[in-house]
Amino acid sequence: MKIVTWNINGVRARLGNLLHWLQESAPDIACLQEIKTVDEQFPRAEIEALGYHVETHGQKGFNGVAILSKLRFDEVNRGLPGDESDEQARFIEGVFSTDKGVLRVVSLYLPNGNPIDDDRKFPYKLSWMARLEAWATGRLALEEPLVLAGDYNVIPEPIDAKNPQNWLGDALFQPETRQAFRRLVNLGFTEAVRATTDAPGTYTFWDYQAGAWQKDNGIRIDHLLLSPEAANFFGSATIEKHVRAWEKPSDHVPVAVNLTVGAV
DNA sequence: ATGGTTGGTAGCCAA
Repeated sequence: MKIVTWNINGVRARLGNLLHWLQESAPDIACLQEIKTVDEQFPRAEIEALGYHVETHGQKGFNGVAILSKLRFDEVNRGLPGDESDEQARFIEGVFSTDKGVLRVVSLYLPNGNPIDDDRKFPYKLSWMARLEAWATGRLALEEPLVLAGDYNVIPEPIDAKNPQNWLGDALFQPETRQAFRRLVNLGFTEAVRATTDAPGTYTFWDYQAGAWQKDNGIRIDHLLLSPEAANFFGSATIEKHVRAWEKPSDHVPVAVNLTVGAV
């Protein structure tokens, strides 16, 4: 089973790319972030025509996440628990049945947090990460295969940036950010890309600005975290870097993981 | 060091 995360940066602006990619990459489950649309305007019919079930948690203009799946959804949960006043659409969980039992997959879009001296943005990021850790702690107690896929807006280590010194003042690379990410992983998750390779130059995002793609000035911020039960089925992770060279690309590329579970 | 680009929206903001 191939599970992929991709920050698509506007699903309506990227529909041609998305449809082409779905046919080329053929994910069983695709977790999208930054769909930037309300549910009613999500291009559901075109995606369903390729054989996918579609569940969205959209928002006007910003954010928004979705899960596309060849498997039927047994259950869908929208929104990260822990703050009833949080109206930003950044989290959706799908529950599926496989030949090895239940499988839970989350598509998450962790807050960017910039600028760090803003009185709301960075604290919101850190509180969201604390809520995610609390939620994940509860899910891990179920001892089920769980994949936490998404745009974490976290550069975990210096090796995950071409020019780490350029990110020292950025919310994505603050010590508190990196520590919160390590705390989450250390609950017992396997970070699929890092478990596959330690090679420098392993990036998932290249800014549109200043020729970042042409200079390979990238960062690795899209991650797939596997619960112990999911890691038992873990094969390898792949970054579909070539998608960044397409016409009208997203600034992120798809990141895939293969699990040795099948449809029922 | 600065400025550079894109999407959604109609506020320039968020990234």
